[in-house]
Amino acid sequence: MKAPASAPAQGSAAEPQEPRWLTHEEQRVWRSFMEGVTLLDDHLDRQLQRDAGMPHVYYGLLVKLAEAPRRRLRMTELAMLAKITRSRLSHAVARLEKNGWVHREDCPDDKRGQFAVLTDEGLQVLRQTAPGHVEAVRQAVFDRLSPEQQKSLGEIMRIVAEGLQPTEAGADLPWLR
Amino acid sequence: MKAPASAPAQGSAAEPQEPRWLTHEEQRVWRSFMEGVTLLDDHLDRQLQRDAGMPHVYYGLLVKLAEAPRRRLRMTELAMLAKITRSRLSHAVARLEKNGWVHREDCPDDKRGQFAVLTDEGLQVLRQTAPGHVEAVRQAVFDRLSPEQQKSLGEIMRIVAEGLQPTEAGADLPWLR
DNA sequence: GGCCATTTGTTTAAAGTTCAAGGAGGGTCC
DNA sequence: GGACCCTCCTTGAACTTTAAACAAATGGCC
Repeated sequence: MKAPASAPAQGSAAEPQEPRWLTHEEQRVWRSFMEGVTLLDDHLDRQLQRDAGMPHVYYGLLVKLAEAPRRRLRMTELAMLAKITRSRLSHAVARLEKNGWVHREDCPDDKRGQFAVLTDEGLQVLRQTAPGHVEAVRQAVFDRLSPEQQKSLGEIMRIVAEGLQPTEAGADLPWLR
Repeated sequence: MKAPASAPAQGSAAEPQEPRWLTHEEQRVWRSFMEGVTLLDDHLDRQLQRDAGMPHVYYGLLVKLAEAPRRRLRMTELAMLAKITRSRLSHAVARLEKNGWVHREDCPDDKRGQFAVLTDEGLQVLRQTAPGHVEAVRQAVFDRLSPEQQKSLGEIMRIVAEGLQPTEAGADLPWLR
């Protein structure tokens, strides 16, 4: 049954529409996804915590820094690359700094700015732990998927990521906010 | 070039083998995956925190309970279903109990055991917030993927999840542990 | 029954994350 | 210059997660 004739142009107000529930099949997909992600995340977190003494996210930060021009990035840029908030990054860098793997440096151009710089020790930790990490990723993911599946996964997650990228000027619900 | 002839039967010791680095293409897949997951997780967490006053994981617990026979599950079973540790569950249930959405009940058969039971209030919160949540999931994922991609995603993540399931008697590294 | 390993669930503290607030510099407009 | 708003990054408190330790109960096993 449809909405009563008195319904407005539709799709404008809150969203009292009929919920678009997931079909049985969609549910199965969604649950597999969530389970896989949860298990994988925990697995990698534990692997890195054990072998590198830091969570996966922190490891990712070191990687980004290692790839950056002078092994340094502005805090905001690093936060964006890593898809985390600046606040979270501040805390994370503070911790990595204590470990001696990163240090902060003032930005000459902008006195508000800070660079996070990967130290030599940081780079070394990365070198030592990278093999173990790739291996874990391989065993958990790539070794189990066909080339087509790998390609597919890349495409799919690229789409999902794009849809959620900041500047969500997309088809979101900018109203009701 | 292969390993020197003096190499042992191979694949037995630690893993001083040559690291199996990711190819450029594999890296792209992996990064898209991690980005997508990070963004999606944050998005849903914020959505539920805002609309339901709890993180995504907690919401998932309520869902599992709602689907269980008498809206109740043993702690260990719930933990396994939700893929989280018992410790984490203990904390989570404590919090949900404070909200009045879950309450604990002793298990008659096993005096160590506890049931987590979804309360009427809990069920109601679920009913009220489920539409918003599905909508968020749809917009972020299903609306953007073709039916084939959805199917593919399900298969892929099912494989990944299976590989990491407890009872990792699989092709893991039971040695080196 | 008594012993012992295992299972169940909780607890504690430390670590990590989130949220809201805030200090400080930069940029613009008058 | 000064008012004003925005960006950059940090901070502290509240909350969540992790890791390790633990008490209680169970289930063999002798």
